[in-house]
Amino acid sequence: MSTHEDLPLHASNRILAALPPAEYARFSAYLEPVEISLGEVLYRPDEPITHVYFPTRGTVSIICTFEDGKSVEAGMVGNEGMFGVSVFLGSVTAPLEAIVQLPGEALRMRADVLREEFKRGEHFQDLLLRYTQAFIVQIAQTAACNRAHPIDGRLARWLLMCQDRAGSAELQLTHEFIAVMLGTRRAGVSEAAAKLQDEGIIRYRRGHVSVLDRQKLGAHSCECYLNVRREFDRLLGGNGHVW
Amino acid sequence: MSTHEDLPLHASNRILAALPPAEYARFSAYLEPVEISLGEVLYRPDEPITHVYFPTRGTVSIICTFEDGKSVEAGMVGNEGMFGVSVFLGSVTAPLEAIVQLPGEALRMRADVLREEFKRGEHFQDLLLRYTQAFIVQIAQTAACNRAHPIDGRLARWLLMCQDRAGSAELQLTHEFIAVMLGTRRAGVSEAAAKLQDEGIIRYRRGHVSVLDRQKLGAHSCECYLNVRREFDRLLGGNGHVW
DNA sequence: ATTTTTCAGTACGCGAGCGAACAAATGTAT
DNA sequence: ATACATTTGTTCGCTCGCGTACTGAAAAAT
Repeated sequence: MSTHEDLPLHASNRILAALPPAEYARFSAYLEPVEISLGEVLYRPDEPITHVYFPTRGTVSIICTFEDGKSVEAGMVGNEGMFGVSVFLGSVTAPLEAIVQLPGEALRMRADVLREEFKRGEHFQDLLLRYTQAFIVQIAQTAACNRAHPIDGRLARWLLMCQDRAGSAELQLTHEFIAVMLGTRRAGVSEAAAKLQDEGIIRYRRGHVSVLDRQKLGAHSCECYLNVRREFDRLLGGNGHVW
Repeated sequence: MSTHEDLPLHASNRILAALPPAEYARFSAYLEPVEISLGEVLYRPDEPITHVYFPTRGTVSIICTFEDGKSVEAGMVGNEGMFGVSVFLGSVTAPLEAIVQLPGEALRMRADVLREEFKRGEHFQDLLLRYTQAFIVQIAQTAACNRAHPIDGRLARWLLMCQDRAGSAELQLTHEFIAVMLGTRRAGVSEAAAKLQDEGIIRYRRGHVSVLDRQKLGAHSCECYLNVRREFDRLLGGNGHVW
């Protein structure tokens, strides 16, 4: 079903996979495989960033938490990108909280090493910048989406994004967790998810969601999914994994 | 009241002003002053980007427009930054629509020239990257804010951001226009604005808003304003113009 | 001066989603 | 097996903001 067991780890990350062999060879030594586990907090606001992460499985969420305890997801990173753009953008501390949304693995690199490599300005820099651009579009679209679209479409979109990045149709997620990401009530997610399940689009049970029909899920999603997806494919080339 | 008439134009833009003289001298020849007028569309999605803009007065909005005609602002650029980061991030076409929100002036530069200058990797690159970081935080915060905060707080925040970037307490804005930016009904803005006016915080009449009491406006704003503001000051140094 | 256009005030019914709460089901620990 | 904790189903009243529509006022055009 999945192919990444047969390949070297870095091939599962789109940025690393896109590197010319020579360049990759140089700093592969600096890449350290780590597990990322559910709910793990990778960055805390205002704390120094020690590492950046290239996920190979699983996803990381960028979260905005408010004084009253509410929190909303602003962006999502999976095997299509890198987590920690702030490092080469010139910040030593993290601006926002980042937590692991779907457990998995990542290759991590020390922040100072990344800065060095970025400065060399080769293909790697190019890739990181292009990814940054796609990431910005993702967040911008989310900003508008959060304002304009009802919960059903947003849930569908969010599940699609998860599946893209997780590289699997089996997602370990509770309604509660999804609610935090979408910035809504848990009950709201339950209702929306129930509709999708009734139509045979997803199936879930206690902390686990299976995407059964991606096609239909796309039809229920708001237009934001495709907008962002197109931008990612355009900037990072190829179609990622086509589901 | 304002000081920018006495200074060279570029001093009114925080990025340009922060450049070392040598570096600025090199490409000042490429900077062309242009007027930006209300409602003018600077970028259209998917169209090639020919110029980037360093506003000296006035502001530009990054807008997301949906199929149903709804639109929401995702970010705002004024004299604190540059408009067109996508250019050095590696995109030839604009990802999102950009329209002039408050009329004014900007120094513009050809996209290919900017790319060249960026590649030199000197202080200029540094500044642009740091600005990008701040910009990302702005959008991310907006994403969360749009989901979590009621209209009153958002309006206050938005006015503060305008004032910061416009460098003036006199803003030429209609409720209708603000509504498009905030992604709400015009009537909703009218109601929220009326409250602020009743408390003597702002005054408005037919397409014109005056900020009377910035302090109180801050108190009515959601926490998002300060969050983003701090990040800008931290990354771009100084306090911008302190109101 | 008069007409036309643009902008703001305001009201009404309505729906999405909120907060809160409780019940039921499904895992997990003992 | 039993007790416990977590996850989901579901409901209720309520609030915010929506869509719509109409009014009056201010400015611009004639």
